[in-house]
Formats: sequence, C-alpha cells, structure tokens
Amino acid sequence: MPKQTFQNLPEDKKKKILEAAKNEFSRVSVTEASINNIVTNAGIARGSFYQYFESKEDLLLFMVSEASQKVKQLVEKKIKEKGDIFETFIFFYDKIIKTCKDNKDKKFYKTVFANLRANDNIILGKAKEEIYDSLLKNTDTSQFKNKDDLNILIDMLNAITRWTIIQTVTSNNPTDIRAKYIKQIEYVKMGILKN
Amino acid sequence: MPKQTFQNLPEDKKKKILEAAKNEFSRVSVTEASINNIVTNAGIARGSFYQYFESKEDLLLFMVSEASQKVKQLVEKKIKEKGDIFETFIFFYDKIIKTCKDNKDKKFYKTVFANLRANDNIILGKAKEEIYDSLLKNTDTSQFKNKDDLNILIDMLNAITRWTIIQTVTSNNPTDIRAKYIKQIEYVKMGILKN
DNA sequence: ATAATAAATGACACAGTGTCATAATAATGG
DNA sequence: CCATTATTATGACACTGTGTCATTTATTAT
Repeated sequence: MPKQTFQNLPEDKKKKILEAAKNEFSRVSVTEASINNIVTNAGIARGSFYQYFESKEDLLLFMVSEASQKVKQLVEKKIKEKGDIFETFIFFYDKIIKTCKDNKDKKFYKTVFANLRANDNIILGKAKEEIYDSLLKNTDTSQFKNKDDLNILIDMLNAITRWTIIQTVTSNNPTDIRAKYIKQIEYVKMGILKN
Repeated sequence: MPKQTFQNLPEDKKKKILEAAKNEFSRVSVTEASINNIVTNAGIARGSFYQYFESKEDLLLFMVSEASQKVKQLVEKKIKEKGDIFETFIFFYDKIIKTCKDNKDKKFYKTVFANLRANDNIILGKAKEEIYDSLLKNTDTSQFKNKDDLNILIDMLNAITRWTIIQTVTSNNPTDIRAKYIKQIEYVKMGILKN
C-alpha cells in the first residue's frame, strides 16, 4: 500500500501520478516498467516516488486493488442471490471482460493480465480470499454428486476462467472464446462422456 | 535459437555456459536475470554472450525446449496407445512433475514455471502445437457426447493441468494437489451434478 | 607462410536503480 | 507574529546493468 505521504497529497497531484503510472504500466509489464518514466511524466522528482510508494509493484497493486474490490462485491452479491456457482463464474468473467474492454484502461488491463505471474490470480490481494470464502459459504450444493468437493470445483472453475480471461483479453476475436467458455462450464456440470 | 557460433563451441565450454545460465535462471525470472552474472560465472567475456545468443530469452527458451521435446514424444506415444485423453493429461502432469522434482534442476524449473507469463503454456515453442495436433488426431472420441468439442475439451484440460502444475511446483505438499487434480479430471468426464 | 575466416574481448555510452543529506514548505503554539 | 517542529520535495551519488563495436586473438585452408 502507498505510504501516508501519498494519501495526504492533493487530489490532482495524486491523479497526475496515477495517470503517469497507468501509461507506463500500459506500455510494459511491471518488471520492465521504468520509475524514471513515471516520475518524468508526473512531473515529480525521483526521490518523491519513494516517499509515496515502497516500489512500483506496490503502486500497481494499489491501482488494481480498487477494481478488485468492486468486482468482489458484485460477485458476492451474485452468489448470495441464487447460490449458483456456475452462473456466478460466468458473471465474474463477463464483469472482468467488461472492465477490460469498456474504457480507456483497455491497454492497461491487457498488459497487466498478460503479465501476471503464473500463480497470480486475476483477483489479487485479500479480495481473492474473500471471494473464495464467500463462494464456499454461499454455494448451493444440493444438486452436487458430492458436496465435499466444492473447493475442488472452485479451483477448477478458477483455472478455466483465469485462462479464458487471459485468452480473451489477449486475443482479437473474443466472441467465440466466450462461447467456448460456456461449453466448458457445461461440461463441468454434466460431464463430457455419455453415461 | 542460439547462433551457430554457440553450436560450434567445444562441449565443455557450452556446458559451463549452460550451467551458469541455469544458476541464474534458478535464482530469478528471466526478466530479472543478469547477463553479467552468467558471463562472470561462465568465465566468458560480456561480448561473447551476444556472439552466442540473441538475448537471455533466447537462451532460456533453448534450455527448456529440449525438455519440451522429450515430453512431447512421451505424450504422443501415450495418446497413440489408447486414445484416452484424460489418462494422457494425467501422464503429462506426472512427467512434468517428475522432471521438476527428480533432479538438481528442481529450483530451475520451479522458477521457470512460477514466472511464466499469463498466456505462456507449460510447453513452449513449436512442441506445443505439435502436441495439440497429436491429441486432436489421436483421441478416441467414441464415448463423447459431442465429438466436435474435442478442442474445447483440450483447452479445458490444458487450463486445469497448467494451473495444477504451477500449484504443485510452487507448493510444499504436492501429494494432495495431485489427488485434487484427479478428481477434477473425473468431474470433467462425468460432471459434477446429479442427473 | 599467408590470407581469410571465425571467435573473443572489454571499453564505451547509455538507462535505470534506491538512498540520503539537504532544501523548501506547512503547521503549530506561545 | 515569529520560532520551532514536522512534513514533503529534491536531485546528486554510487551502483548495477544494458547492447554495441572496433580491435585483437585464434583457427583454418590453400
């Protein structure tokens, strides 16, 4: 998290810094991102950056955690509505894709998602565990063959969804990727084999 | 691919360079890896590195592509035996994990896998497409509800397997991760819901 | 032995890193 | 109001790393 010094800053200065950061993180992965570029574009001194943030990773995490928090709330609402975990994952997928495509942050999210580490989740930070717990607690398992395997199911849906999101954001024709995704969910529900 | 100059090198010199590289790539991701460290440990001049390789990415890809090639052959053999795609994926998983745990390259593979880009596959380079084609061609779909969805199934199994491999390599108690994985495969086959 | 080809070298100019002593600014209170 | 204290801003500094390239060294062929 950013240091107090950053929180104390006037809004327009914060905004300028975050904008410069967004540009840089849209250009390249966080590892390749240059703090020099950020401070130059934000019009602050190099030393100031380190007054505000521990590192560029700290800054990026802060930038995405707001969005994570929003998605988390929507997902929690959804699972509580009907307890349908499949529907909720599709809802989650659609929300993420919408966030990525809708606005001027498109490039930013594309770069961020494409450069996630192998075991990073789409949702980073504590929101991740909170969503997981919420799904565990609120999923209706009455139609499941085995209620004890909910966590296994969640892991599986997570893996599939994560991969699909990355394919979608990275690719050019996302429409049939979504269709594939829906089919995959269907197979998880009903199985691929004849009985 | 390494340049001809590298291929021409005497075996022991090649080996020394590859060893130094393996050390560095075990330490940090390829992005963070320092060519300086590699050349120092290999006892060659900085300039020489660029006589041998385009970049450090080039070098790393070369180092993993041999292993990829081996796994590819084993997987192709397996799918041709019985055409059972589920069994083949589990076989693939086991092979990869074995490669990772067995030998002194443990740290190397762990670092490599943990630092894959979001849309990198476990198998990199052309071996990836070759495996995919081989699975498409040799899978027995006679028991499938819908034979046309084989590619969708492969994508799904790939997403699950990739995620599981990364969890396994990254984690400390890999045993129950494998058990979970087997259950997930089972759900893909038979479905999670009661009929 | 000599020319031609291939391999090896490290200095060079450049870009970026995190730190830190110091300077500028703001806040507080007597 | 000024003096003191606390907060914020700055950029020079020492460092590590980058890719290039003209030059040197070694090898091969004739």
